Amino acid sequence: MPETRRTLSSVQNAARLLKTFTSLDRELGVTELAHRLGLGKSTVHRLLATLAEEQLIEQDPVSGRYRLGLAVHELGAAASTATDLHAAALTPMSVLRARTGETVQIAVLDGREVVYVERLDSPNTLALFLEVGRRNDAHVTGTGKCLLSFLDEATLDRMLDGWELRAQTPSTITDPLALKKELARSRRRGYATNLHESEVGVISVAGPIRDGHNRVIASMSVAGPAERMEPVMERTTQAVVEACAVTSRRLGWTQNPRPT
Amino acid sequence: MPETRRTLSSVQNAARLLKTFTSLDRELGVTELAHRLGLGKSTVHRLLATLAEEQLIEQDPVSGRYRLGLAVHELGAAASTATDLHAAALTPMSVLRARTGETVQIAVLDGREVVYVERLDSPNTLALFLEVGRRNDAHVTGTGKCLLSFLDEATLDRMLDGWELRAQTPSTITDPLALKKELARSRRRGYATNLHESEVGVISVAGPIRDGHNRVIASMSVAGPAERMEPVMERTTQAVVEACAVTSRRLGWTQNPRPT
DNA sequence: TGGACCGTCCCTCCCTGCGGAACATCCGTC
DNA sequence: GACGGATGTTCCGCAGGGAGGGACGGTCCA
Repeated sequence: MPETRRTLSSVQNAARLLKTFTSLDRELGVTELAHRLGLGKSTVHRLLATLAEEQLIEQDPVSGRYRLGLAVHELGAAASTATDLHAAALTPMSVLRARTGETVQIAVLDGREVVYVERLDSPNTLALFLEVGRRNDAHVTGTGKCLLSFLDEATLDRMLDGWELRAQTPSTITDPLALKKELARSRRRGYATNLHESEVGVISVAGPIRDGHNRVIASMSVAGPAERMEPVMERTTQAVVEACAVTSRRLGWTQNPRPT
Repeated sequence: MPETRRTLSSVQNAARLLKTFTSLDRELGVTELAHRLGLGKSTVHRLLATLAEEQLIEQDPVSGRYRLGLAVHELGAAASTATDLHAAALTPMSVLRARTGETVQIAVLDGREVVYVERLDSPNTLALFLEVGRRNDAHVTGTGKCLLSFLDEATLDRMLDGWELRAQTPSTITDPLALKKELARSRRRGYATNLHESEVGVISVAGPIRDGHNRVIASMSVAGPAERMEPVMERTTQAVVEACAVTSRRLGWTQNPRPT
């Protein structure tokens, strides 16, 4: 090996094969693919079999031809969901950060946890959050409580059943009935707060981000040290709710949403 | 090799790696991916480098972490476009085929050609069309003329510039001015016809399929032998236009479309 | 029936893909 | 500044995995 290759030829062939499918070339056979890729038919057949095993490709049983599979739909949805939310939220987050001077984050719900998917740090950051992708228990965070509060009651009850609400601070709500009462209050107000529940000395306020079907799909929060946040809590809450509304409208949300 | 493997392990690893990215796990590092996949770090790094070369993956230059790339967006769009159109059009096509007794097809525009992407044969088929994926010059087909007629004038002028309108029959429109006049007429009427222009003895009528942004994205046509089509041309035209409207509404089109 | 086309499978050859370990970089702590 | 821990990147040796040619079976059509 006189020169170190950085890429794997078999994986490259598979990638090129996937990219041969377009909205115009939706179904292709082994022979056509082999011709287009300049590879042997057996090689292409093995690539297809492998990609079919992983559901990136599927085969029409009648014609024997191949098309993109379910996993590509899911990958595409994952990629575009992230992109749409990022595009819709970028300016409102910047505005919010400028108005409050604190850290702005967006989280989504995954089971009984939130995952932080967007973040703009404030210059006064206390290093209280780590990088995007970080998770935390939903019940101790403003974003988590906000997302939980907009679940339908049956779903929420199922989640609370058997949920050991572990305390992260003395202020954490660990009683299911108390949490449910807090979530109902959050839903009525249209936002949720975190008062020292995940970290002593830190508070946050979080609002809901909705999509074109009026579903709450994410939550945006402002968080900072209590001594800075408390004097301006009302103003901050208003700014958060407004930023969430702007983001939601960009995602297609209206006051009279389309039926789902 | 005591047993013949049907799949390629390196390609399988790459596929599994791609599927590790979800809307929640949007950015992942080499070390995390290696741990989740149970592979060595250098193996994962090579997979990532290869997939990045093909744009299925991209790297954040600051954090060094990886996320799904542009090509995944494109693959996902290709997959979902095909699926959405198929789902929306299936019933209207069946109804149209039952009402007319002729072959129903859907085509999309690719440059100066149409590509047939859906087809329902009539029992009286003259073997005049081949399988899905077939192409033809746009200017000689009902679907092509329909799609061309709804382009904005600047785009159409650019396309006509230098376009040698080859004749497929003595009836084909080969004069650019005559074609432009015909397209303007089609646009006003809301449908287009093909009178022996692609094949002597065969005529068709085609209507526009619109999406939620009021863009004409495809065209549906009914085609058959002239002696069968001519006596029922008006009724057939109505049925085509109606099937296109039903399909369009399923794709989100409304009479008061959302601004793009 | 024969020919043309397709997708699938098998066998042989050789080179490619894997993982461990070293390396470079960044960050936080003392 | 030194150190430790984390990250992503590079190199090298080893063995098994991947590529292609060709045979096979099925389908369609004249």
